[in-house]
Amino acid sequence: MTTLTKTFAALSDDTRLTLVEKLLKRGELPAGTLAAEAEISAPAISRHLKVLREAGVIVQRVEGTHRYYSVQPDALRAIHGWTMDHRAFWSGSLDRLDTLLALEPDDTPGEGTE
Amino acid sequence: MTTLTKTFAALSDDTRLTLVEKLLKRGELPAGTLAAEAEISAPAISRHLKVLREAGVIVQRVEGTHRYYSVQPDALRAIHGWTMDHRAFWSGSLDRLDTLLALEPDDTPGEGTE
DNA sequence: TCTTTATTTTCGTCAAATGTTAATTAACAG
DNA sequence: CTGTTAATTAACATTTGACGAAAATAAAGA
Repeated sequence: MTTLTKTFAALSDDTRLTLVEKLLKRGELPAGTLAAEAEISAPAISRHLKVLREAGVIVQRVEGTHRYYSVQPDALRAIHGWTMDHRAFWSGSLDRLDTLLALEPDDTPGEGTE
Repeated sequence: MTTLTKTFAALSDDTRLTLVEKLLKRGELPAGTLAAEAEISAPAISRHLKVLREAGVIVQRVEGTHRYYSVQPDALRAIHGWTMDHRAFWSGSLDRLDTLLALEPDDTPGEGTE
């Protein structure tokens, strides 16, 4: 498995995507808070956090008995980067035929540079 | 499963990500070409294509006995959109702490960070 | 030390995913 | 209608992933 497929795999579960979005919106949170807000057991959440950690999507900070989790920005950058690598295929028009034309070595109209 | 987790699930396998990247780089291709270039059997590829199709990542065009596959741009747009929704978290600074501070202008409980 | 609190690991089970080979459907040529 | 090519589906074995319950680890405090 490549780094990217591991990242996608980590985010391919609703429970885990929800955990990540909580961390994205609210910042660093302890495992206990994440477990309390979830509908499944604390051990199950702990395992999901482990999957996310091993995929490099989140990082853990230990403080006493608490484990604080937060999102690793590089993981989102990697996904963003992958979509940008293939931007010519999906950006520009909403029409698929136009996307094919966008592959021509021609500059993309309408969109300002970012 | 949400649309997004289904998309991530479809791309969470190396074989499938490779198929998608071939289609992104070379445009529409028949199942036979994709199967011939893969290291696993044609039936296995056929099922991977089905997973991608059911997740909305690729579309199929039938012409005689041939099935031509191509990437559905909306799938990549959805992923790109998700990363952009949380852009504040990973863009700007390369430092993780900066991102946390940017989201919480006040309350910073920890003192001994890392 | 003994106990409480916070979190993770282990265990047993079950559903889903993956790969192979064989069989099947579909289009087309003779 | 029979044979050939393209692609999918069927059947089967194996692996992987997810869950709850219970046990284990680790830090704090009485």
